[in-house]
Amino acid sequence: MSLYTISQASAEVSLTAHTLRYYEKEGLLPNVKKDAAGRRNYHQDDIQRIGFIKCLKGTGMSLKQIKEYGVLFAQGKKKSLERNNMLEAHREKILMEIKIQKKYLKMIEAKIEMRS
Amino acid sequence: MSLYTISQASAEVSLTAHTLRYYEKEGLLPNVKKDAAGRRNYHQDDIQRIGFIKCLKGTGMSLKQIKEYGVLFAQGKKKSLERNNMLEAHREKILMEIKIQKKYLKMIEAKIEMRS
DNA sequence: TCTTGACTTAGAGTTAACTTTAACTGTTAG
DNA sequence: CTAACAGTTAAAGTTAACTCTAAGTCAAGA
Repeated sequence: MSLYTISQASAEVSLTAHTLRYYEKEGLLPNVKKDAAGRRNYHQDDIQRIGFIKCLKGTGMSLKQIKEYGVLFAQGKKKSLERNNMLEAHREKILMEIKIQKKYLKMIEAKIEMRS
Repeated sequence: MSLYTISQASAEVSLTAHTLRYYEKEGLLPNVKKDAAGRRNYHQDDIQRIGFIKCLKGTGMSLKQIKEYGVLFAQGKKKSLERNNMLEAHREKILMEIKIQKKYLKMIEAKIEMRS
């Protein structure tokens, strides 16, 4: 049923095993299943969740906020509005940031053209 | 001749006076002129330089690298090639980053659409 | 004169997100 | 059996870029 050991998951998502345990400890990855010997078995949905965490993190969301999002997620349908609001606010932030990056890019390109 | 006190410069570039002194101490802003009483007088070109520092920093360049760029800048024409190479490498980095941000944006928009 | 704004050095504190270390123990594949 | 991989707690260390504190001095304007 497509299970990953911590090192397989680590390779899959490009995070160290250490960081995966750290995320779990910080509450970003609840419900990671363990086998009889206490070893983590990451499921497909854990991998996907980590992928989305990386997406949020990569767009500047703090682990703290990502965790809050996760809490809303765990509360299911009744919190779907809050969750969507959060994502939409974040979407605006990213759009703004891309705009700024493009402006900066132009400034840098202007400097390059100057050859001064 | 358009001079700024530290607090005027601070307001102009949206950095605290503290940070301006810190940048100077770290070698990012050499040659800031001082009056007879030892007070900083920021000139137009200082302001512009700070603007460019903010641009580089805002696009993820470390202060250390920004300082290196400044050193190349101070060495004038003979280092213009290195300087341009540095800016072009940085340009590539920004382009890549914008691409990634757009990809992440799509992932987030997909989640929003899901309303799950 | 007094307040405001500026200056100095030197070092301590902050924050986020790891990252490492210590000091172990337990399990599984070859 | 042993090497490789996994686990634990608890705490210390790292990095960047500030940010603040102490403990003063100095100068100009109302």
